[in-house]
Amino acid sequence: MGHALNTVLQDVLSRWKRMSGYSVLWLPGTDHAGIATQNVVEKELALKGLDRHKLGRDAFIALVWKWKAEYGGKIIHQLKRLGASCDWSRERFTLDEGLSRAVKEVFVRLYEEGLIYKDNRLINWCPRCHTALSDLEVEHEELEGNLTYIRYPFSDGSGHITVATTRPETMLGDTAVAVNPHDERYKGLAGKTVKLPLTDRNIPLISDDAVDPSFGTGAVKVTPAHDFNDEAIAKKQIPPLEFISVIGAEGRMTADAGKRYAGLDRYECRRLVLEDLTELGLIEKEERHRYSVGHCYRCKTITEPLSTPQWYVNVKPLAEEAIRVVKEGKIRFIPGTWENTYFSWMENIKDWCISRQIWWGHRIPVWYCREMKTEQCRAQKGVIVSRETPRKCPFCESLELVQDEDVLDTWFSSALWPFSTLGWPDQTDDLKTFYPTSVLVTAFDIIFFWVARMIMMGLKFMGDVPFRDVYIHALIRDIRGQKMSKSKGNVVDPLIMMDRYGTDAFRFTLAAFAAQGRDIKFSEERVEGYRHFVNKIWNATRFIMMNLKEGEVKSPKNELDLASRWIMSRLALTADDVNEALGDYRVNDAASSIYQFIWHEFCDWYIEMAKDELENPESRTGAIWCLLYTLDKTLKMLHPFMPFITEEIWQRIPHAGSDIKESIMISDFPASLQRDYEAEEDMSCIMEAVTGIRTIRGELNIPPSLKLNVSIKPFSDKTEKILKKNVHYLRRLARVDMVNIGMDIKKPEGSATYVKSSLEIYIPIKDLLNIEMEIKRLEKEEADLEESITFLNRKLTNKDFLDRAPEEVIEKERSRYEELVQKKEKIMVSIKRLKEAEV
RNA sequence: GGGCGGAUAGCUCAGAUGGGAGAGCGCAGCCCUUACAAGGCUGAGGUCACAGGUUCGAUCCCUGUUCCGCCUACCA
Repeated sequence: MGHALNTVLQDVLSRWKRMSGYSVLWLPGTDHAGIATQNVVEKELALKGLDRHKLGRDAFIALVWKWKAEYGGKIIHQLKRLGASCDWSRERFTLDEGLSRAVKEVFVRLYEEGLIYKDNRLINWCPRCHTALSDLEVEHEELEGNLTYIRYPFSDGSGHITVATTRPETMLGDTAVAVNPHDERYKGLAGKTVKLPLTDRNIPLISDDAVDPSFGTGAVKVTPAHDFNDEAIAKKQIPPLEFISVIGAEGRMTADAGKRYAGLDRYECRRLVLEDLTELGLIEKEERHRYSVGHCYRCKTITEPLSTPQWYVNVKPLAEEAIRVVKEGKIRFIPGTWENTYFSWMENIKDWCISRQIWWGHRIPVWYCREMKTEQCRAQKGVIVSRETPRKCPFCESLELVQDEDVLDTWFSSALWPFSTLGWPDQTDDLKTFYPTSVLVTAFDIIFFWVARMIMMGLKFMGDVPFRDVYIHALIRDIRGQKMSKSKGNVVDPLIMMDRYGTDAFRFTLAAFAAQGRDIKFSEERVEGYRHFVNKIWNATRFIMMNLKEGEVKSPKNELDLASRWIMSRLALTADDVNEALGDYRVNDAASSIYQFIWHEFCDWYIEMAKDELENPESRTGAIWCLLYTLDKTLKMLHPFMPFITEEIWQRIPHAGSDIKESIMISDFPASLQRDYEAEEDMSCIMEAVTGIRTIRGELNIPPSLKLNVSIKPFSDKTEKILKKNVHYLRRLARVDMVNIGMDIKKPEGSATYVKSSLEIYIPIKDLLNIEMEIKRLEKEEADLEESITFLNRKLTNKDFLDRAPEEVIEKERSRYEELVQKKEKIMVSIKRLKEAEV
């Protein structure tokens, strides 16, 4: 669903810009999703009782490629099914030859500049995926656990010190106990040693400022090989503390954990350690404790800090530039609040661990010389970093070279996407034409993974930003607001939605839901609603086509009537709204403008009004032309949202003049059409009259089949003229028979009244036996008016308001007040008359 | 621990720069009016989470509170 929303938003923007005359490149492609993909294939292997090690590296990778060919096209298929107007001839994959070349180039250059280096330190390790993860790839989640207080006896037999821990099993790797140097309780104890229970080791008691005296006992066990804090403490000590790894790559205890524990799973070991300590009477107490634990973002396994050699990028210098361009407005986040998120991460950025101990990905372009025959080679530690596979060691000519086993983080190649896909490192025409790109559309959950890194790499290697706008859209959640995930089983399949409701309805739903910055709780009912909308359009077209006669298409025969002028003006307004909204990435506003126009103006009003003319062939002037014209423009406006039905219909309707193109998707998007304010104003009188009569009918339960005799008293000459000229609209839309219009009309005895701002309507109801209902209706309206009048009166007699509010606001409120008072008086008169008539 | 966002109709959500709140669905009433009953017309329904403050005036701005959600962090 996330991909679907993302695709629809990009497609709406692409189609809109393309129709607006721009040369639009939307380059499709996929990344190789290293860990995730490898996991899937490994699972399939496991079902056959195999694993990748039995298969061997080359065979395994061949298998993943096969899998990729078979299933990897699914995303592309979905894109196409959604109607994404990408340039399919340029489809890219991060493991393509070209992109791989870019990856190597970037790696080598960063290495040569000293920005890529190898180091042995603690990293987050996933024991299940069997690889290092970057900080970002670890998801922290709060868990309920125990805080265990354990007694460590002093080596000299003078009692004990108690430490508190959430991970008792790691005590097997403790190499110190630390206290805060200012903690009075432990004054003078630093330098003593304690005997580490369950082992035969004695470890020092040290002091360090990082220890918080208020937590636990104020004394902390130090396990440098399995805890980031402890690692920092250990490295500060002179000499540094020893690192003892008691947990291995599989999440099992190592031989260093001792015979009794070696080979156990880390959690089994925890149980056993606790048992053993209990037996020894060394557990002081246990407390319930909430603490956050890291999980692998791909398989949700609890990660383990392990000390391993990995490759890192020193991203600080890159991040500084990346912060600057956003601060200077060269890149704009939409909505802008995301800039804060971006800054806070960038400003505290840590080195990026880029090596992964998996096979599916870009193999690190580093070789090691086995022999290191010369001094120079040894000085380089036999490390060869090269764009091409080296035949022999450049330092000592040895032929004994082995390539680094690791692959790069998938995001490393994704970071290059804006330029690697355009042919970089070659200076291609595409690169010159399309870099920097206009906009990146994505969800906020990958701002750090992807957006930030593209900005850093783009600036570094292209010397310019990769895109000008970053449009961050909402994340789709299920109806309860939960993130959709396979494991929760709350995933909605876009393909099923499209099968069920049609792609256009589905697309329109996503577009209409896409309010900026918000999460979207997906509801299937909404899709169903928009399917109705699609039908509505189809039916409206059917109606127009039914009424089409030869030769009426080219141009209006005569001057357009009021309704036609009105709908064209409303069309112009809608086009302005849509263009403005899309320009601001308010895709949902654009969608609802079009929806409102088509359904409630074009269908509900204009088509109904046009029927009058269509049914009287001799008086046909321009309505059919106007229907077609408006339909044509409407389809174009709707096209970015609903490409399928708009194309289908557009191909079937006749087109006038030069506007004939082979596809709606390359026709001109409506813009800068002429408004007709006079028509809109005049039309509002007609609409007031129609809705007024309908309201009376509805509220007094007068059946539609009963044709009414209506009197209308306009408040001005102008209104009178308009009404008289367009009285045929009233007959049809309000289903009235006789209409009396005149400023001097007196209210007939016993009639229902409706007071509008430009006119007053009377409908005789004496014979309809519902005078009482009408009195009740009017009394309610009077009460409502009274309330508003009181409110406005209070406001308008408030001296402070009159003194300080802007003149235009006061004037507006004053005229509203006048209007309401007049309306109320008229209603009171009506009530009086009706009561008389009733008697 | 730090930060961000949300709380508006029964439900799902819109509400640019402060001037008595809107849509879709649902609900009620009336309609098979020859494009559409997957439709038309009409209507009911809201102390805009709570408490203060700024202002002539607050759903909107400020402060605090409560309840949700998210991001981020090395409290063992």
